[in-house]
Amino acid sequence: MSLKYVILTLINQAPSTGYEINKSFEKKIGYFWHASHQQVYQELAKLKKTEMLTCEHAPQTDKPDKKVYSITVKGRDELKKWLHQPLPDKKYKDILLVRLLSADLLPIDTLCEQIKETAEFEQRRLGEFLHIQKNCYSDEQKKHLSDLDKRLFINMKKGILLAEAEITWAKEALETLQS
Amino acid sequence: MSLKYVILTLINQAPSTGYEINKSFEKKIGYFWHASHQQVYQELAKLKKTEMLTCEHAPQTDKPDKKVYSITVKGRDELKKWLHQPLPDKKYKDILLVRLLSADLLPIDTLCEQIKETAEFEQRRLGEFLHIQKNCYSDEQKKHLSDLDKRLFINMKKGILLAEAEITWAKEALETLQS
DNA sequence: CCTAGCATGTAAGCCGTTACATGATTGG
DNA sequence: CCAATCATGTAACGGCTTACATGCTAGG
Repeated sequence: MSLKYVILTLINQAPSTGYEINKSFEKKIGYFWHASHQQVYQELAKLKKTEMLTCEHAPQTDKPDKKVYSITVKGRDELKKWLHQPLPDKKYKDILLVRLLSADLLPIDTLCEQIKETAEFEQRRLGEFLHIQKNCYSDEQKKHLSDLDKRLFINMKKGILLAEAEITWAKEALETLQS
Repeated sequence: MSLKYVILTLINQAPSTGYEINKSFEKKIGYFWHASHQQVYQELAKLKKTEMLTCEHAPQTDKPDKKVYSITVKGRDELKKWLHQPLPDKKYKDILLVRLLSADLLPIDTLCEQIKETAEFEQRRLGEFLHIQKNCYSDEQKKHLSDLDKRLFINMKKGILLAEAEITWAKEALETLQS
C-alpha cells in the first residue's frame, strides 16, 4: 500500500531510474524502508500506467540504456494527499520475541546465540550510523542546517536510537537468561 | 512465512481455539506480532490440512460452538526445526520517516502534529507495559522466575525499550524541527 | 579470466488486507 | 433496546517473495 508513495517521494526529490531507486533502498533508506528490485520495477510500471510518473528512455553507449522517471502533477497531488492522512497502525513483527516463547523446544544456549548475532548486527549498523553522523555533520554545521538536512539528520537519529535500544535489550536479555 | 510458526508456538503452549489465538494477537502478543482474525482462521485451516494441527469440535450450550486445535508431533517437529534456523533479515517499514523526506510538500506544523500523535500513542503503550510489569513482578518475584516467566519478562522489556526510544526520538525530532 | 557493477524485467505463487457474512447471549 | 462478547468463516484482490532471465563493460 505504501511502497507507491515511497517511490513517489524519491522521484519527487529528483527524476530517477529504477536502478537508482533500488540503490536507495539498499543503501540510503534501507534502514527505514525495505523493497526488492522486482517489486520496484513492477511498481514503477503501475505508476506509469496510472499517470503518476512519466518515463523517458535514455540511451547510453558505454552502459545499458536506462529509463528516467519523473513525477507528474497528478503524482505530486496524490503524494501530498497521502502525506496529510493519519498514520496507519504499526504492524509489529519480531521473530526473536516469538521464539522466546518456545521455552520447551529451544534450549537457552541456542537462543542466546541468536540474541548475540542480532546484537552484533545492530552494533555494526550503529557503527555505520555514527560514522556517517560524525563525517557529515560537524558541530558547527548542525547549527544551521537546511530544512531538508534537518529532516535527514533526525531520520538518522531514529536509526541510532532504535539500534541502541536493540543492543541494550540484547545485553539485559542475555544476563537474565544466563542467571 | 512466519505466521504459521507463530500460531504453532501458541498452540504448542496449550490447545486453543481460533478465537483465543486472535485474542492473543489483540492483547498479549500484539506488541510483537500482528495478524488479523481472517488471516488466523485461514492459516489454521492450512495447518490442519498439512497435519500440523488436529481439530476437535467442542459444542457449547450457552455460547457458539468452538473448534479446539492441538499441535501434532509433525507440527512440533516443524516448529523445532524453524526455531533453530537463522533469523531472517528485518524488513523495516517506518512511514513517518518516509514522510520526513518530503520537506517541500508537508509543512513542518503538520509533520510535528503527526510526530506528537505517534509519541502519545507510544506513551500510552509504555504506560501499559510499566503497569503490567509493576503488578505482575515484585522485586522479590524477579529473583526466582521460572524459565518461561524469565522469557516473558525480557519480552516485555523489549516493548518498554522500544517505546522509550520512540518517545525520546519524538522529543528530539520536535526540538530540531522547531528550532 | 572472473567478478562486480550497470540496467532491465516476467511469472508463479503465497501472504495479507478489505469487504462481506451470520447469529446467539449477556450486561448496562 | 443496544452494544459488546463469543465464535466462525468465504471471496476477491492486491502486495510481496522466489525463481527465472538477459547482456554489456571495466578493473583486478
